[in-house]
Amino acid sequence: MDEFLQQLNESQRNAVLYNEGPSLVIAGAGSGKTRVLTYKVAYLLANGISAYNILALTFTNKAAREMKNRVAQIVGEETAKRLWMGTFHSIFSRILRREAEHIGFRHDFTVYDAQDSKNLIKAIIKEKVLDDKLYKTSAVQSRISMAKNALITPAQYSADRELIASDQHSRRGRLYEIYIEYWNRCKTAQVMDFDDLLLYTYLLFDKNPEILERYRNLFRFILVDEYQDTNSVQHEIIRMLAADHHRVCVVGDDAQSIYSFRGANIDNILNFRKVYPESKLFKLEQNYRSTQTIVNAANSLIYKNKEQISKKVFSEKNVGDRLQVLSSFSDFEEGYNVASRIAEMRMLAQYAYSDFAILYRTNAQSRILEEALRRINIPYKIYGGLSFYQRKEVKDVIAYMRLIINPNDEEALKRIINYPTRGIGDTTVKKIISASSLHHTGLWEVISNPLNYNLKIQNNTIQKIGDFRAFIERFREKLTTQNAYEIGVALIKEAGLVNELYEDRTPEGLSRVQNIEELSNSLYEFVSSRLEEGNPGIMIGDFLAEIALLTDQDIEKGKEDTNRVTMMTIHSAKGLEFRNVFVVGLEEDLFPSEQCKHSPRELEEERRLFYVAITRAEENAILTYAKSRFHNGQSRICTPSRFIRDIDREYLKLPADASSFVSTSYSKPDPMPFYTNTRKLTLPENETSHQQIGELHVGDRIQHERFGCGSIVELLGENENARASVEFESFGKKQLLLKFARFEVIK
DNA sequence: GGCCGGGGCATTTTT
DNA sequence: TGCCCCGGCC
Repeated sequence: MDEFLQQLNESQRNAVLYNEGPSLVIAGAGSGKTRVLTYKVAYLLANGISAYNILALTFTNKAAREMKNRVAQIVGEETAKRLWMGTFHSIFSRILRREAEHIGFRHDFTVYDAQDSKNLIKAIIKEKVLDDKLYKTSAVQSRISMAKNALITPAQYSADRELIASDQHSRRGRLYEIYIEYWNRCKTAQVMDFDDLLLYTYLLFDKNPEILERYRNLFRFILVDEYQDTNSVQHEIIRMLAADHHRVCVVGDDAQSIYSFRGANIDNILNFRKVYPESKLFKLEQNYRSTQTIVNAANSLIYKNKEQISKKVFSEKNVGDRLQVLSSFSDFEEGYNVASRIAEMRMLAQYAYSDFAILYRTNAQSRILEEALRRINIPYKIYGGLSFYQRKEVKDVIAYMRLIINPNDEEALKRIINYPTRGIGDTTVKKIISASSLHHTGLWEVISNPLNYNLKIQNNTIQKIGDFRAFIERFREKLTTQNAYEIGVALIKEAGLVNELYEDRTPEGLSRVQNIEELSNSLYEFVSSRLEEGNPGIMIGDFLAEIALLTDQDIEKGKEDTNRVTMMTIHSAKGLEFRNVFVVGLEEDLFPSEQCKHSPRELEEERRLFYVAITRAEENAILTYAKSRFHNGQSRICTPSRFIRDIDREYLKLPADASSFVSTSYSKPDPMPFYTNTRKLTLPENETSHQQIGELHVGDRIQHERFGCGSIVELLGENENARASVEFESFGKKQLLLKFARFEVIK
């Protein structure tokens, strides 16, 4: 153990060694936070605390996985496996499934993703015949989510005069009714949304002191990563669990709090020492990632914020170059400038494409950059967009699985009761749902005994409902005898989910079939890897419980996808690092965005977002802005962002025409002929065939996990859709989505 | 039940 | 400007 402690700097070591009471570790960007967390867990284990007495919470599966792997390297896999280490949502859902009966749920409840809950809210607004111009689904959804994150149940919401008054003010006075109905419908359907996984955990502990007591005794040490991103529910649950022993260590960086729009409350970290007056504060201030200039520039920026915990982040790496500021006439030219700068830097300094990232404020900015990169053949990958599990065809299969596990799952039922078509139309479904809601009984009960509910449905429709019910029941009978893979494969086949798609010969249709094939691969993978580990959780319910909480970032990207420029929003870049980072679109009303410039608090959050962007860079940060940009269908004149001016001049390399943004007024608006002339030249997005994608070449021999040996006959498509057409020795020709396909190249 | 066209709209999104 | 959703039509 001593040997490990030697690898830490003094403040890291102090943070690891102090475990007698609460501690707050302020970890500046790139300061070795994960290292502290992992060593701390290892240290606790070495000092006699059992793995199952340690609770370690993160926000992402990725962070949890990384930490687990690193701990396993030190203390061994067997021990690491016993840690309560995972995301808030996954750990809490484990607890909720165990204790479900205490909160009126079954242990096999299913989980609504954001889209499911949106659909349900939309349906409720319609049922209540509310004006959907006023009651916009997304606004209602976020209001409900905020309430849940602030520990406000529907009953409390309805009784809260302030909330009601503010709803009335925005002419949504009946919002509380939607919340009540949504809550009840979820309960009848035996489903929880993401917020419920947190809120019900809180309610479970709050209403059942003896259960809380049990978990207090179980979790003898609590660690929380990214504490600046916790919301009130998370904060309260931690507080409850740590109330006796106070052995809680939270790690985070208030300067990187960028998720308040999702309910994250920066006060949780700012006020930690008020909750635990005896807590110790540790500051990790040495940045091991970036040059001194980048660190200093970032410091000078964040110093403009009022609310923060004081710290002096420093770097002992090279001084490095100043942050270059690039100005462009238009958003179009900005793309061109970024692309050519990447080409230039690669020539000068032997960088790989993967050494570059382009970060932007909004996803809408990506397209024009994408076109510029494509024009000069720079390979790139874009993060964001639909994840695998959100694809329609994949969600359809999963909806069947959900219904088999939980036949009361309303959204799953609506999705597939008539897909593939079985003659059970919308009207019938509406009748079933309103009967269930009227009699406060589950959907499955209504479907099983339609005659008891006076549905006014034709006899042949009743017959069809009966057939559907029998179909689902047939699978339910196999639940305890067949594993996830067996049920999944049978389901895909017998429900006729691929037959329909096979007829579709378009590339999209093909990719749908492949996605379903990859889903069955992942079922196989799930079952076989768990069997290998000796984990008995190989049933369909176990699979669903796991994937409900996965995101796209958790799915392993193919190895061949590596040498590419990364493009993503700044939000999704948090926690990552790149040798060179372009932060684009630094203009007023884009970054900072126009909706937040009236609120100082939100403006500070935008500044933190810019701080996050700059501190992703190891060697160079390049800041760009355009003087005009297409926005909502029209071009408009832009002023350079105030954030550029927030960085001390001594760390910047300003463009020749810098005077134009140092003064706030604009003398000469650019007429932008450049933009309008060149804009039409965009390349058509045809399916191109490649000789090579990443490390893969046409002609390579591969060994696929399921299909065995084969050789690559064609490489197609870009990025997410990159595919290899492979001639397998025993399976014939197959197309594989490189993103998911599991194979190795044989030398 | 699926396709087409008009209208409304347009941050960020760890689970 | 482009996308998504809804409603109307076949």
